[in-house]
Amino acid sequence: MKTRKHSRQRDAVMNCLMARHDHPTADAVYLSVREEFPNVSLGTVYRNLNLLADSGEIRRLNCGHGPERFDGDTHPHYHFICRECGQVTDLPMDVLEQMNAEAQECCGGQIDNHITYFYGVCRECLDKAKE
Amino acid sequence: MKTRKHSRQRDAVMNCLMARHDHPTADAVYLSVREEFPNVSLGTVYRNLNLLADSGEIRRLNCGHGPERFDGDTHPHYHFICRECGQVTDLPMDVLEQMNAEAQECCGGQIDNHITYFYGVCRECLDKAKE
DNA sequence: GTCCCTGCAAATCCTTTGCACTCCT
DNA sequence: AGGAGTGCAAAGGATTTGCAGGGAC
Repeated sequence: MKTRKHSRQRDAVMNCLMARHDHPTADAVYLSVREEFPNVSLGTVYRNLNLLADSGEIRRLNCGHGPERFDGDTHPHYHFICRECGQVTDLPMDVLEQMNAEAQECCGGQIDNHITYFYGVCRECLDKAKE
Repeated sequence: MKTRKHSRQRDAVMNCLMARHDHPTADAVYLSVREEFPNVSLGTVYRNLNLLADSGEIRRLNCGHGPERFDGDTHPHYHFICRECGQVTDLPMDVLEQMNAEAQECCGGQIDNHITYFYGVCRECLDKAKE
């Protein structure tokens, strides 16, 4: 493990992700952090997001189209992505252990974690379409 | 459905994805197609990959870091991604229906499909690390 | 003092797009 | 003929990186 010095900007990035649960993009995190540190740079936000993601303190989400998103909740859970509005919401589910066991057997290697995305249309967009 | 004309370049893209099962990137497909059409452009490959993916004939894979990958196999299945070598392999598994049913209930919306990625270290890289 | 971290800007990577021309139908 | 498809090159968006200065330990 590499030595790491304390940084208030990194704290701010971490706090931002712990506080909001909408799976923000790097740019959205940048805008949040800027409220506290008006001079923070986008590069710094990216550097810290990568640092935190690589060390497992936050999670990176690749939701298909668009920029990467980040999740401060590292508990195993799933994500539902609406292809109309792009919203990403959490799905607590129970099939995790069975899946991991089966997958471990299939791949022969070692599984650290797994990420599942469900794509579809959220209730709000479904309702909107009916009107 | 939009009218679509026949194109030999698109055929080549499709054939490439049906023939190889290593989930190639757009650039890898481009290199393959170039063997048959030396003048094909990367833009054309991207256009056709998007066309085919949007119409559901192939699948787009967002494997985390690096460029997007494509899969000619549209049957529901999972992917195991080695974080050492980047290799992407298929995982046939059985828990699909249960997951979809649970997720459908959780999100309240409508689920079209779902994609699951398992991250870890493949057997080859595990063996290599032991040496 | 050392070395990590930062802001800034330029660079890079991947993907899309505008245009004039070609090929299907 | 009409319009979808193409090659080319330039543009675009997202992310990374080099560098000189600033901050943590």
